[in-house]
Amino acid sequence: MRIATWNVNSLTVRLPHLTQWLQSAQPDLLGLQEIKLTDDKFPHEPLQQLGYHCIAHGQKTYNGVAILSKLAEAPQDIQTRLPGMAEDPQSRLLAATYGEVRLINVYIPNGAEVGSDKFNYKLQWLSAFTAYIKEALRTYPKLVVIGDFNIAPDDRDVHDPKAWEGSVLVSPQERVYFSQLLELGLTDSFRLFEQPVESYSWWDYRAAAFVRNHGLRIDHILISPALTEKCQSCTIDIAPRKLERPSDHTPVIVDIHE
DNA sequence: ATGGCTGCTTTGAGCAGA
Repeated sequence: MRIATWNVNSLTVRLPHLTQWLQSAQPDLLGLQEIKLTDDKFPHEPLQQLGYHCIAHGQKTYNGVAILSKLAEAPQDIQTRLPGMAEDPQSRLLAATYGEVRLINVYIPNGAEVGSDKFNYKLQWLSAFTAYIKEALRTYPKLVVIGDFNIAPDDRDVHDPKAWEGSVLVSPQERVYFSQLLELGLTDSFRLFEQPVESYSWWDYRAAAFVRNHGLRIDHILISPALTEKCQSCTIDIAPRKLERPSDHTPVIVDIHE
């Protein structure tokens, strides 16, 4: 089974890239973030034509998440609300069960700047999310947590750790939450395998960041113990970032032996 | 270097992203 995550930064703009990528990568499950459209505008038809059944939790202008599936099993126990953040108007979570696999797709807040209101919202969100994942690990042996975490877990995941030190996406306050997810039993599937140095999943649109490989690894696929032993590979596909008018993020993919 | 791009918005300057 192939599972992937991709922050598309507007599904409307990126639909041609998405359909092209689906045909080449052929994921069974794909979590999208920042679709930036409401559910009534979701492009079900072109994705259905490629064999994908989609569920979405959208929002106008900002945020929005979706899951695409070409598995036989219909999604069960669909969840869009993060317990503890029930009043949150921002669409950042979509979870569903496909057969034995529980998939949680997230767009974790950016945080703007350490110490800002948005940063505090991010920490509050991460706190509620950690409790939610703890419970999910108890409930679902085969758990996959994917998405744009907006956290670079380690200095290896940062092109210039000195320049980024202490700033949003790499601050200790944020990284401790990522560590907690690992302490709960999840594994960062990317680090199960030997990887090229300077592997990133996001590059700023500005200052030719991509061609200079000035990036961060902030998109992740975390898996529960029952899946760790079955995980065969985890890769970042930078090909879509090279296209005309790309998303600033690129897909991350895992292959899990059935 | 606090900009630098890009996407969105009752369309045009300002917000948000990371």
